Amino acid sequence: MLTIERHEIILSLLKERVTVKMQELVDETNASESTIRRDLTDLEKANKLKRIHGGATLLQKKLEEPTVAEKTIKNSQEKKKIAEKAASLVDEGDCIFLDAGTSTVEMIPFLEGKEVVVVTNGLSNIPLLIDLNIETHVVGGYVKSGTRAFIGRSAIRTLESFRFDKAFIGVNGVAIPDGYTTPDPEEAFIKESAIKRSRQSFILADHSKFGEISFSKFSNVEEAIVVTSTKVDEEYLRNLRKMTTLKVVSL
Amino acid sequence: MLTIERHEIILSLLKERVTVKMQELVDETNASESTIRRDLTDLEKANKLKRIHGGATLLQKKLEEPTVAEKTIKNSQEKKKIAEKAASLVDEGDCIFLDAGTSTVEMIPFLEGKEVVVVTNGLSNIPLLIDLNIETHVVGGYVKSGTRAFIGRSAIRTLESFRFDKAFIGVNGVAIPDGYTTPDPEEAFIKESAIKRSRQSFILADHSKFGEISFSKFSNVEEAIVVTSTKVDEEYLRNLRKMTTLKVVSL
DNA sequence: GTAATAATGATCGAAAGTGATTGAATGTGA
DNA sequence: TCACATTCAATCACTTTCGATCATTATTAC
Repeated sequence: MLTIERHEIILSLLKERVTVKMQELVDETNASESTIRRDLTDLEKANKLKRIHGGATLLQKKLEEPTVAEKTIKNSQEKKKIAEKAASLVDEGDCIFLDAGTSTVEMIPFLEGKEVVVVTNGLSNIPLLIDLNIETHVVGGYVKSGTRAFIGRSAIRTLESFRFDKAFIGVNGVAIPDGYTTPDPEEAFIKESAIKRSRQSFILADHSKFGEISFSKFSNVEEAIVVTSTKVDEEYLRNLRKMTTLKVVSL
Repeated sequence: MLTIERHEIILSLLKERVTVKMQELVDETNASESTIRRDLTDLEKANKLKRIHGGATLLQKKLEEPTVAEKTIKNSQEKKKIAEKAASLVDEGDCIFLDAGTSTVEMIPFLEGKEVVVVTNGLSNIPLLIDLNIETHVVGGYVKSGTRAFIGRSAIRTLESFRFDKAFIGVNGVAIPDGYTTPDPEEAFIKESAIKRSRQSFILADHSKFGEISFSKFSNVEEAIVVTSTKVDEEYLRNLRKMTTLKVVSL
């Protein structure tokens, strides 16, 4: 394969997903890690992307938190474990809602081979789901450029025509008594709607989210089951347990 | 074989594929590697192409902004020209529908900088549009894995809430009197719906589509304007012109 | 036909690209 | 903090591609 061809593949994958991991690039190009590394070095020199530990990311025009991209790519073991646990809660034949976001996207690899139907509002989720041959439905709407989530009236409206067995939702803050919160009211609205339409709802939250309160509340604590890890303060977990069910993975 | 003939072959291959490998050129021309090497050196001196390790590439700025389209689609020059013409029909402030498919995706680079709102049912269109900072709305629905198009009831339903200034639609067959046709009935339904909701509709069709009849009809010939090229049989164009407006680009 | 000229194909050392390895650097979990 | 795992950059051996050269073949002029 020509060097330029690899470069194009790398850049187009980046445009699709915002961040790519080294291994994904190796798989996609059938080149060795060394070669991809050299490619990334070249492309960074040419100002086409930014290297980060474990892969690469688009150079953000706007000042998004630079750490966000890094957080995505470095799946802390914790996030991945939580995602795996969440995915294990999915049964054959389930129809599930998969929220946009970095926590939920990690669940997708663990859904491989399961006979499920997925509804999502996350643009980045879609290619991954299709690749696994999972039946995927998408909530339409306006595409928010930052998080690449579908939001807005028509997203809500589409959502209203679904009923889910389970909903898996990302979150920015989990607090008592403030409930589950996230920065963008539009996204909060989607989350709220998904939870309402689901028999069971699961909030994926790593330890950094506990005690945090973000701008938009989308649900009370007791309305969803929290999937998290033993890294969370034990007392916080005890208090939460009085109000709702927890699924806690040990690391 | 004449030197000039080889040069033509090389250049036309390049136009089709953007990059060519040395071995491909050797196979295609039945000349030795040495000869091809000399050809490439000459053509580079004449500023007709750029040599790269392992082959050659077009000498265009396009390489700086490699789009998914350029990689995944074997862009015929014709398709690109048609797309450019179609994009030129978009006015500032328009709200347009952009069909899923390889013809319409080519339009996107030409929309850069235009103040438009785009509604699309093509997954592959979305990252490209966002990248150009174009306000993008997505018809939800089931994701068809082959064409990566959104289809189904909720796609239709979302579509119903929009009204477009212009709709740009891909097609598989353009025939008289059979109208515009495409293989998948679901996709045909989307196209039909988009056309109904648009003040003006444009069908993007290269020469290979004329006289073809596919499975699902989605519109009569007279209900949309055809954007195509001079590569189409002149008589066919004359007949079509009796029924609808044509925009014909010369190659 | 023959000589002069141009184009071609083969060869080979040099240059560039690739993949594996390894110790260093960085990130993770306890 | 330390121990452990992952990722990185540097390096080496190997492969592919490149450019230069030269003998051979085709073309042209006389």
